[in-house]
Amino acid sequence: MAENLRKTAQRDAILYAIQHAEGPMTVNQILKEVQKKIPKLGIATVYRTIKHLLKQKSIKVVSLPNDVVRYETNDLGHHHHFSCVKCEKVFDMPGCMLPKINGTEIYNGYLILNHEITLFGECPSCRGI
Amino acid sequence: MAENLRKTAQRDAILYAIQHAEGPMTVNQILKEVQKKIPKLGIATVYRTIKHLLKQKSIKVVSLPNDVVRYETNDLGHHHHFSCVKCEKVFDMPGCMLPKINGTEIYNGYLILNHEITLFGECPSCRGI
DNA sequence: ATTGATGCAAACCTTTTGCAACAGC
DNA sequence: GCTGTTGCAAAAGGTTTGCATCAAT
Repeated sequence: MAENLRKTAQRDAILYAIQHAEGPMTVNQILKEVQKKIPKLGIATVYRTIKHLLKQKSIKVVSLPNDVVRYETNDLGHHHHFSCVKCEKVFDMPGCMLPKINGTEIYNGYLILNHEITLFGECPSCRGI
Repeated sequence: MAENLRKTAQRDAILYAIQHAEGPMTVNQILKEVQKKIPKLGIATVYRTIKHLLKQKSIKVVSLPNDVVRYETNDLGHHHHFSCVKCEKVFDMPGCMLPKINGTEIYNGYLILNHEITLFGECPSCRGI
């Protein structure tokens, strides 16, 4: 019994919110944002929709140190994140400072398949730029 | 009223467990390990002790993507972590692939103060080595 | 009409807190 | 003896689940 997913206003709005956000969003940010359009949206629907979107790989988990879990679209390509220690916002950082990983990298006996980098510091607006 | 911390068997055992672990430990791993010595140890004591150890900077948070929060001693120097996608263990990876950060790095307007790298892949024992 | 999706509330699980008993100093 | 600490249980937070109703197909 393969699941037969239906198109609903809630799912459309949730995915739209994630796609059009400045950076990775928390569950509560998603809830508040979508409730502007659909006030009766319940938190359970957000969680369930996130699960579906994750399963179909439309979005991915962004789990940064010392932060709640966030979600972003999966079409951004390889990039990393910057976490501002002042305003606590999270920004996407295009590009990568590490050499490309092709799935055969061995380091001290460890096979490296992937990596995540989180930068911490002060964002431009918190620096007054 | 500066807090006057006392030395107790529980705190000693909890710190000992973290210091002598293979890698960063979860709250439950700490609880189970210390309960071998102090069976009546409560989970609340583990959480409270972790808070104290964090405040006095004896330990630090290790919060990796797609994993529960872990803790490790704070005397390991700059290093990163390897998360095995097969056995799900976390290992310390000495050394760093990124240039040294001295607190004045500017990147696209962002002031970089610190960074964390998590590598994902297969550990030596899961690779059959 | 069928069956997946939603909203609500209850259930769950992890973390925190209140409190009386305990124990370091 | 004073006061910080512990274990227990209750509370608080965040996430999941059950279920009757709603709605996409």
